[in-house]
Amino acid sequence: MRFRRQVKVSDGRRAQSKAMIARTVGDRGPAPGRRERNKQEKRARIVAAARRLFEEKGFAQTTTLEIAEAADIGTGTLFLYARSKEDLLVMVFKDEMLETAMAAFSRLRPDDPLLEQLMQVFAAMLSHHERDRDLAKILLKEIMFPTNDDRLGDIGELMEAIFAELGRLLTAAKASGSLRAEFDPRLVAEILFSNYFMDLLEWLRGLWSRQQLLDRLRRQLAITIDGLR
Amino acid sequence: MRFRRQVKVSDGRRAQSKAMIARTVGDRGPAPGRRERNKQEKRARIVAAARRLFEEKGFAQTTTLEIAEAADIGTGTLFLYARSKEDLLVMVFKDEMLETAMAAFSRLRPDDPLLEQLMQVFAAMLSHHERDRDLAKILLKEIMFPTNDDRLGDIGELMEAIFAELGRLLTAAKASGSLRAEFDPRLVAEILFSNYFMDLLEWLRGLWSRQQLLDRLRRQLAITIDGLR
DNA sequence: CTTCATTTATGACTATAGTCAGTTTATATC
DNA sequence: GATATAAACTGACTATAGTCATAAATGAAG
Repeated sequence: MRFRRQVKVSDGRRAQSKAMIARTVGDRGPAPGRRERNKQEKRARIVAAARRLFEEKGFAQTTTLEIAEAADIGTGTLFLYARSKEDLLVMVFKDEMLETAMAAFSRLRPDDPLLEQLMQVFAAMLSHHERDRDLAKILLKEIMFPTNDDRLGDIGELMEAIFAELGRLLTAAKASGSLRAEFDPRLVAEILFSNYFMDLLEWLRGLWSRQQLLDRLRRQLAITIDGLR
Repeated sequence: MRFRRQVKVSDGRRAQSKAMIARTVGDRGPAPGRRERNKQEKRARIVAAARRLFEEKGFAQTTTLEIAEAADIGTGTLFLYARSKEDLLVMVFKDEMLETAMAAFSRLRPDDPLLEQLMQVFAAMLSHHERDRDLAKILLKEIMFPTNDDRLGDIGELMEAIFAELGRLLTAAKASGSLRAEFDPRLVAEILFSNYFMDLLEWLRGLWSRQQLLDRLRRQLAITIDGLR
């Protein structure tokens, strides 16, 4: 990965082309213009091709050339949409990750004890990563250490959504009287999540089995929760 | 980084050569053998060369060929000592990292409040990484996601040392009566450290200034500590 | 319909991390 | 000190991620 002087194709939501600006500002005209449509189609083809190949052959075994061919674009074009092979992985899986997390939150039964609710959310996230540990490893690596600063927005969005939901759980617990009233739910959400995340990384490093991880995590979360009573 | 079928040169402490085994088992003979001496010298040259170049030119700007030349070895030889360029970085800086941490612990004044002691330790670690954020980023990335499983031992050792020291602080606080007596210091150490670590990563991603990071961290640690009173 | 400017696409190319078959060097054994 | 075995070393080589000069496509303006 070498230095890149300039980004040429802007990434979907952050696009600043005249067309995009016009559209954003209010004219809800019929078609978003052929240019934008082509770009989105191409982007979709790239993501689909990359997802298929990464899942079928694994990350390391898939070359960027293969992806470009499968998406029917030139080799150089690929790097207008993703800055690195790893960045491509984030492009492919970030939405799914957010959806998994949100789905887990929406499945919760509000009357369960807080600790159970937290465990269910984190266990769901864990199961998601468990489907393909190798991909998960590279994906999380890239999320924590992005090669593409344009992706910081996506990452922030993901974290923000999780913290907000966790904060909601905490506020609910506070309201129901099971927790003290003076703490900042956002900060506690961050504490709980860091805990999950570090455990997750250790699990990825192969230090523990799923069950060991969950046991540890439960005990850690319990300490934090108990402290707030 | 491709698949490696076999490790040929074993890494220092984990070496299994006859010489090493003999030496380990008890015969404290005079010289460790020319072979072993050569290996250690070479290893030292590699580490020294890598450190100098990484610090002078930066990680990305330094090629493995340059390092090999500076260490006066063949290009292939380098990869008998480190499995990847990133792994080399860990080889170079892991001891220093451990020393920084231990030095920070030893500088503590036992009568300071627990929170102050924790902040001093974490602030010292932060200052260490602050000297070269780019190197720190790649170093921590490699520590959390090692490309060389032989390095898991080193990483475990580092974490273990930190957790042990943190545990000691907690036990002391418990003994002095400022904390409840029933919690497991090890688990709490892990909670506190995860917290520091996630904040550190966010700082590396450029989300906050040093001061903002420290403020956040202090408030988070305070929540955990307060819960243990 | 013709410019003209801008965005997007392309693939031949480059740089370099990491490999491996063959060689050298050290040690053990007689 | 000759021979055999194993460990360590080597550099020419390969694979591939990422670049960049050039070309094509699009849309705006007249």
